[in-house]
Order: sequence, then C-alpha cells, then structure tokens
Amino acid sequence: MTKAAEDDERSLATRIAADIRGMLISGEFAAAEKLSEQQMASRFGISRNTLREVFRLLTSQGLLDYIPNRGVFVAAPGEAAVVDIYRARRIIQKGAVEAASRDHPAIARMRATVAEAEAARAEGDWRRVGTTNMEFHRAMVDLCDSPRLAAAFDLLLAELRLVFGQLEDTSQLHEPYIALNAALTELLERGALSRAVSELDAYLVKSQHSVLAALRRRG
Amino acid sequence: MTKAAEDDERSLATRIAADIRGMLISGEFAAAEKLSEQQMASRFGISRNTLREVFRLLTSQGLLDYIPNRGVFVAAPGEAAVVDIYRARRIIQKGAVEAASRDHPAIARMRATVAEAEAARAEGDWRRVGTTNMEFHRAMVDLCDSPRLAAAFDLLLAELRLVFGQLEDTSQLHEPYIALNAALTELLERGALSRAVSELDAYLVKSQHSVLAALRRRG
DNA sequence: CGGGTTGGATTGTTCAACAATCTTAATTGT
DNA sequence: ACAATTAAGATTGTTGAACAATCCAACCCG
Repeated sequence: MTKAAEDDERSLATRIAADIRGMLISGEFAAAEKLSEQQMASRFGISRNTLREVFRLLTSQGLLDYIPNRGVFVAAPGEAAVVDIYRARRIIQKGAVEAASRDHPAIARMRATVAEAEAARAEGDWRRVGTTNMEFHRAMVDLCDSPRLAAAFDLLLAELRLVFGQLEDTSQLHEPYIALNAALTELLERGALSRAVSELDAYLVKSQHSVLAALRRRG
Repeated sequence: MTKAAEDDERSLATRIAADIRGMLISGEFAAAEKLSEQQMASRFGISRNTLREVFRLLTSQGLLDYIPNRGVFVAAPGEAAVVDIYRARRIIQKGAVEAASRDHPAIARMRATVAEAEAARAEGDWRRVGTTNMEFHRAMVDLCDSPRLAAAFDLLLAELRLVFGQLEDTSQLHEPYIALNAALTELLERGALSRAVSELDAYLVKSQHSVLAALRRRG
C-alpha cells in the first residue's frame, strides 16, 4: 500500500464533503436532485448531524442549494448562472493577468498544465484534459498573488465543473483550448500583457458560447 | 410592540450567525480570541450542535478561523490580509466600473448612500458613516450585474469591517471618502468611465494606506 | 371538482453520551 | 534545578435518539 490513503488529518465531515464534492463534479447526481438527510447519512455511514455539517460546507461553496424546511438539492446552474460565472471570470482573470510580472512562478505552472493537457489528449483522457484546463486558469489567477481572489475564483470553477458534470460529452468543450492556453502562456512569458489580456477576453467569450451551446443542446 | 422582531423566517442558526456577525463587526470580541463551544452555546441559549453550524457559517465567511481539534477563533486580519483585501478590491471594483452603463440603477443607489453619509456625518454618527460607505462600494460592484462577484465582494467587505472593529476611532478612516464618493458618482453619472476607473484606483490606494496606518498605530 | 383536513414524512433543534485530541500540570530522571 | 514524560482534565468530534416545527400528499366533504 502506498503512502496514499493515510491517516487523513481532516475531520470526518470535511472528508465526506470532499467525496460528495467529487461526485457532484463527476455528475453522479442529477441536477436539482433532492438529497435526503436520512438517505445520505446512511449511505455514507455518518450521523445526520455530521451530514448537515457537510451540507452547510457544500452549500457555502455553491454546489448545493439549501431551502429552509425543504432540504438540500443539487445546484442546477442554468444559462443565467453560466453567463454570470463568465462575467465574473472575465473581470477576475483579466485583472489577474494585468498584475502579472514576466517571471511570475505561476507562469511556469501554466506551462506545465498545458503540457499535461496535451499528454492527456494524446491518451484520449478527456476528463483529465478538463481538470488540467481548470488548473491552467487557476494558475492564471495566482498571477495576482491574492489568496482571497483565488478562493473566490475556486468557487466559480467548482460551479462550472458542476455544469460540465451535467453534460454528456465534454471533449469538444476542452480540446480547442489547449492550443489557446499554450498561446496565452507564451504571451505571458514574453511579457506581452495587454496582448494577453485581449486574447484572454476573446478566449472567455468563445468558451462561454460553447458552454452555453452545449447546455442548450442538452435541453 | 412594533412589527420588528417578527416571526423571523430564518432558522435559529442563521439568526444567531447574523447576531454574532454583528458583534464581530462591532468589535465586541477581541482579535484572535478563542470562542469556546460550551460557553458560546449557553451564552446564546442554543445547543452545541446548532452553534457548530453557526461557526461553520461564519468560518466560510472568513470571520472566524477554525483549527481542527483546537476550536474556533475570531479572525485577526493583519497587514497582509489588508493588503490582499485591497488587491482583490482593486481588481473587482475596477472591473465592475468598466462594465457600467451611464444609466445603471446602481448609480442612483451610490448617489443615495453619499447623501446618507453626509447626513450621518452632520450628526456625528461615524458608525453610520462607515456603514453607508460600505454600501456605497457594494452598490458600485452591482454595476457589473454579477451576483457571484458581488457575493465575493461581500466577503471582502465583511472582513474589512472586522478590521475596523478592532480599531478604536474610525472616524478619520471614513470622513475623507465622503467627498471622493460624491466625485466618483458624478463621473459615473456623466459616463466618464476611464476617468472613474483611474480615480477609483487612486482612491483605493489611499484608503489602503490609511487603514494600514491605523492598524500599525494600534500595534 | 375545489378547498380544507388530517396523517405521515422530513427537516430543525436539543440532549446526553462517548471517543479522539489537545492542554496543563504533576512526575520522573538526570 | 531543568528537560522530558506521563497522567489527568478539559475541549472538540461524532453519534443516536428524541421531540417540535414544517412540509407534503392523500383524503374527505360540500
């Protein structure tokens, strides 16, 4: 047995929250599905009290909807949510890039995720392509060295991944962006900030459109 | 008895969370003070389980620090936190202003908060000056019509108010900005976006410096 | 067929208990 | 005396059961 699956310092609630979070992002729950406290508690082998803590956690992350006296439901981000997420993304990511210095360590991480995405594409592992794409943008936000802004961005990405989880085939949603990620990274490495910002803006507009189109296709 | 203190739809946990939140912002707890579960539960007349839900709520809002197996502590934002908060503010607020249209309804709300701040200053009610100042910036972020960005910004403001709560005299921290708020509003009403953006940037830099100075003065 | 009623199910909250972990103070060895 | 160790006490982590409050759906009655 490897070093993985160790003691796991985190509390039970935190651990289960991470599990459910992963399931949500993988689309293992239907959108807007109700999550009963009793069912979920017994399914994960924890008490109802602990499960409620888990629900509060995930609700504050925007992955669950909580309606008083009615229960907890899987968040079902629709077109309006996608538009809003991209609106916020444009502001945050452009602001982060504008603050970037040419030798910021996050640029190297961006470069690394591009390489990994290319490797994943070669293997046809589209799930990993999507994950590394998220990491690419996450690294981009780190350019501005603001943990709080990065945390806010994490929430946006998590919600976006929830949208992806509801779609059947996400391969077309990520493939075109591998090359664009590479181009963006190069601009940053050359210190061409304003050029990078305008490219990023076009990038996000295009990405938003393809996500919206996929969402409509699904109905 | 007035209509106030009604049924209060919200759950007990939510209500107590709002109470404690208000206390935190008013500086009724010392920075980094430990909040014992038993003490707080009996103090507010709720069970320990419910209190833990409250703590999770406030922790996710950045007002409390949670250390596993150690307990919950009042967040103590230092200089690094202030710098980070303003870094994020600059990006979010500038992005919001850039997206503003001349007739956006939020501009009227900004104008209204300026008037209220002037009234509060006339009465020497510095607490209300601070609150309306927060509302001013909150309205500014609404210019970009993104609930998610606004939610992220709310977290930043809440944490900043926590900083203010730790200071003794905040009157000097808000007074100079009433006039600046008025000037900014006018620029937006005239549709002078780029001018407004650069003014805002200088505004935030200045504000950050005065907050940092006050923080150092307190030691 | 529509509107109120009732019963059952689910959530909201509390309590008491025990396990796991941290803190503090006493204890021990040098 | 001093450092490390151990033991005791307090606090957090988690559970199970219980009951109140609320919601939901089937039922009854006009």
